[in-house]
Amino acid sequence: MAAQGAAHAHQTHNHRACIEDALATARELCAARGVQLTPIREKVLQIVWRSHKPVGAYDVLDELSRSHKSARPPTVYRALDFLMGEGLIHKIESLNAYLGCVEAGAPHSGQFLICRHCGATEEIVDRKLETALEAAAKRTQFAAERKVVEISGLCARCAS
Amino acid sequence: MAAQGAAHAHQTHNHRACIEDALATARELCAARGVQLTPIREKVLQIVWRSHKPVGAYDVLDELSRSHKSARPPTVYRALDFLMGEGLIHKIESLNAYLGCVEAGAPHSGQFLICRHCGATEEIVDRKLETALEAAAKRTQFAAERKVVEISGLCARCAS
DNA sequence: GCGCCAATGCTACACTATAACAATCCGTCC
DNA sequence: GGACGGATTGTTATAGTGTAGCATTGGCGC
Repeated sequence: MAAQGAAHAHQTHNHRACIEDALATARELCAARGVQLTPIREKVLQIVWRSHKPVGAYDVLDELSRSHKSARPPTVYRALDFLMGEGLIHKIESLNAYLGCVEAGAPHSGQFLICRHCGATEEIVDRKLETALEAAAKRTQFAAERKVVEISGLCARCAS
Repeated sequence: MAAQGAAHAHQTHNHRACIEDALATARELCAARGVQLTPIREKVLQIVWRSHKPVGAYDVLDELSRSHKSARPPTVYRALDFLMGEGLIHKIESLNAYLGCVEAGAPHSGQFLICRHCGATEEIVDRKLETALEAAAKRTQFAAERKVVEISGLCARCAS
């Protein structure tokens, strides 16, 4: 796995298994929902999962082109849109890039810690933060639908 | 003010005065800091403040072109970069658009409530939310630098 | 076979942002 | 006054991100 990219913060892991877990979960979810995880969609999901760094749509396209010569921008964006719709990936707005979702299945807006040095991005699920977001919106009678939380900085590894 | 755009959530206000306040504050801040709020920069700031909706860089360019025929994309992006650097405007990442900062002077990452219906975007300053963000980052020894919080949904006015 | 629908192919284009270098302006120092 | 230097703006070109719109394919039910 030469192109593996950064591991979860603070630990290395078997990234091949990590990808396989994500793909297996995706297959199950799509089957259960009666939606099609087509070869293109699965390949795109796999590419996004190649690392724990957000990956740009055109990087996905470059990689996808190797196996699907006819791939074009719409090919990729359709697949990304599908995967986002199914909650299998997230878009990192501040980077215009995409990241595999670690909580696939439970629709949610992610919260992310983005290291500006190594690029590794960790999705966190922080209940208190979620509560604070809801409370902040409620304070002005705002009906929250999507919550973008992206914290940039230095991960523990890169800070040292 | 035909092009005023949405007011602060839940209330109308004298938007002309609103703009003037922002410009006056900007002039004071820049003078105090010894940086130049040039005519172009001031005009761009004024354009961003024309409404309480985030405005795209090319919309700024269209408007700026009326008074500065030589304006080009770099003209606008330089001004926007300057204004962001001085904490006078924010970029709304999920919209690729820019919004006047209501807390100019105190450098901070903003927190925003973005109405998907009317576009009005309110900057909120929620201490508890700020605390929750810090705590979430700290939990994984992440050194937070920039925090993007953008909540999309329906404002109170549009929900009814 | 035929109609239908989802997915993909394909061309073109719109929108967002930056690189790179030239020209200008203004203040300072000699 | 003139040379230098830094900040700002002018200018052209291009990189990067995302979508519109319509054609084609392939499976499935009838």
